[in-house]
Amino acid sequence: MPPKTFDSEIVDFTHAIGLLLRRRRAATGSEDITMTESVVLARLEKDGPSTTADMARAESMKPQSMGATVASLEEMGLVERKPHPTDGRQMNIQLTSKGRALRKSMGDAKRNWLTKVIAELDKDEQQTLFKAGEIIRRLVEQ
Amino acid sequence: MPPKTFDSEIVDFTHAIGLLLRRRRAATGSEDITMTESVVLARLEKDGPSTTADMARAESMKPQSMGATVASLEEMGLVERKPHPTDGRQMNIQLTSKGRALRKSMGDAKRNWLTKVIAELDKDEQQTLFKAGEIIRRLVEQ
DNA sequence: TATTGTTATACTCTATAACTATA
DNA sequence: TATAGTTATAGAGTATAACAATA
Repeated sequence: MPPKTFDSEIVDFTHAIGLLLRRRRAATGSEDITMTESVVLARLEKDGPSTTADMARAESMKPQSMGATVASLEEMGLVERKPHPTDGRQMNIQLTSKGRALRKSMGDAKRNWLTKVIAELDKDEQQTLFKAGEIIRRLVEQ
Repeated sequence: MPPKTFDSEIVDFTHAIGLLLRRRRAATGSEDITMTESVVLARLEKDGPSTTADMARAESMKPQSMGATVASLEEMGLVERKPHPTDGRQMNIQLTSKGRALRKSMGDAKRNWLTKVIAELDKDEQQTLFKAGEIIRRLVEQ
């Protein structure tokens, strides 16, 4: 096999991302939450209550898009909104007990295709994926 | 900093994928093509003419979805469809000269945000990303 | 004047379902 | 009966634009 060109490495990487998304979607049942929703839940658990504007900035999303994500989580009863005590414009978003319970159960690999398949990799490969995630997060800031 | 839990590594990885997609979209101008479209062009260049059904199987997409992608590429004049010589059901999709020219210019980092930022990484980090891509492609087959 | 949030609208990517034509 | 492809429709995940309330 001849060595891959840089260009074909990029194509293969792009290909992998596309496959991952479609595979993840196919594995997602109606009772599951989306990738963005799960990241938002994790953030709320880790950093405490926040506003849609703040979360939108953190995720590089438009506030309106984050608003839609939050509205969806609220509809599922996973988060609730409370008026900010002093700033009348803001609404604080926080986890409900149901949301906290879901976060706990998400570590359970059976619930989640991606968690499951990554858990089955050997440690080196897991580290490669996580390291790639770090690199990507840094890349995106440019 | 305490060591990350497996769960939070997964969240961070998921987060990175979401950021990558949004960043890529933001960097995409109206004259650019999508990730799926670029992968399809690369495949046609590498493996020669193919049908939508075959390409759909290769990309783990539904034939209808691939049909839409191909229709979009055809509208841009990058591919053309020719009836299969013996099987009247099939249409062979092949690159036009314009499509081949675009493929050539895609290696030009200035044209493409993702290519550009990856090109600027050091070799080790590039290898980590490409290795992660390989792992993902393998993961998806399960 | 800037910020938070909402509503309305639209686009991309992909899916499901129903169909026609051909094998 | 199975396969290739088309058309219609829908949903998720964004985006842009216009607006109201508050700071």
